[in-house]
Amino acid sequence: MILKSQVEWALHCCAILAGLPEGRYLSTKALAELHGLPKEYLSKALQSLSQASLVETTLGPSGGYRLAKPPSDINFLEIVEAVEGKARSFTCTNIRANNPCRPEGYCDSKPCAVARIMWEADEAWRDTLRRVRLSDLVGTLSEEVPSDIWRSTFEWVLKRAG
Amino acid sequence: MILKSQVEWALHCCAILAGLPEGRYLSTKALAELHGLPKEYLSKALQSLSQASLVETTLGPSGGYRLAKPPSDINFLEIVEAVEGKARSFTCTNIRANNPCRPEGYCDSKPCAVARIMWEADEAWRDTLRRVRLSDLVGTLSEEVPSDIWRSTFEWVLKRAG
DNA sequence: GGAATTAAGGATATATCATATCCGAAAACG
DNA sequence: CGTTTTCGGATATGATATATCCTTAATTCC
Ligand code: FES
Ligand code: FES
Repeated sequence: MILKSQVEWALHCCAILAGLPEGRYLSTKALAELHGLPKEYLSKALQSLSQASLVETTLGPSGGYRLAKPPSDINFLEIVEAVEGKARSFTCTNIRANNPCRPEGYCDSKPCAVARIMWEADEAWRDTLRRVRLSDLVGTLSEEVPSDIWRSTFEWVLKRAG
Repeated sequence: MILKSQVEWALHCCAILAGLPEGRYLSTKALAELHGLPKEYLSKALQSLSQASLVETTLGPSGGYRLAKPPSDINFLEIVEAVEGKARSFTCTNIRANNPCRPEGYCDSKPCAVARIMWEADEAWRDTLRRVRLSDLVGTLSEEVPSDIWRSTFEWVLKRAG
């Protein structure tokens, strides 16, 4: 059970977009360069964010991406689910129904207890991600990343933002 | 990010083994029949449980599997990790190091804030699973599964247990 | 001792999904 | 109009999940 690397990419891209001044856009090309990622494939991750309405786009030169909402209105789960999908990590194939001791056509009233526990764990994972806002991440990063790197990164970004 | 179906199989098999009387073994063949699963492939899942020391085996006719510990000493996480592996679901490829604004050879003191949050969610998932014991599952199942099915299932099992 | 049964593990085949690239269409900008 | 950009579709490749087969060694029963 491994998350796609697109998740890491999307989260880092959102962190950068969160630092963009009002009304500016940043292109896939710039985001790919900044993170050392394959531009074409990163583009798919950004498209996922776009379809989830987390980012807005504009075409043409000086086009690109910007956040669709303030960073305090976006949580980790939204970003992760945008690229990873909303499906639960555990899928029950209802093997209990194959028990030869069951009466023909017997129908279960509840989902299997095994599945319920696995789904509960899944929900705990989602809850943790739901509680972290993009603005929290930006706050932590701005404290932890050395201020000269932090500053020069955003200069680099602004030079390329349309 | 999808768990293998082996996880469902392993959990259900453990629940059955937990109901086995002291000193008896149940074969792959019986477990596969009971759950309607491919015997050869289920065998791989059971081997994983064996390597994790969750079950013990014996060879020959009347051989098979039994739990290596009482059901109250086995939790969900152990079983899930046995077949799914212990690797974290999020892997950081350290893309922050590709930032062209970084000084040459700069070394980070901490893991990335993004990764720490993702790992925290992962830990919440594991914690939930760690808190549920196999004996809890058996308790729930014995309450929820209609008593005639429950009873006939274990009669079916005992007839095949060596 | 010999036949049957079983778990363990290696080899292999297939399907599904993640990763990655390429291209054409449509929109925006100068 | 030409360039730059997002977007979607098509396609290729690699890794992993799923599944089967076969050999070996241990155990039981006759
Ligand atoms: S039948 Fe699917 S988890 Fe129990
Ligand atoms: S560099 Fe990997 S999560 Fe930030």
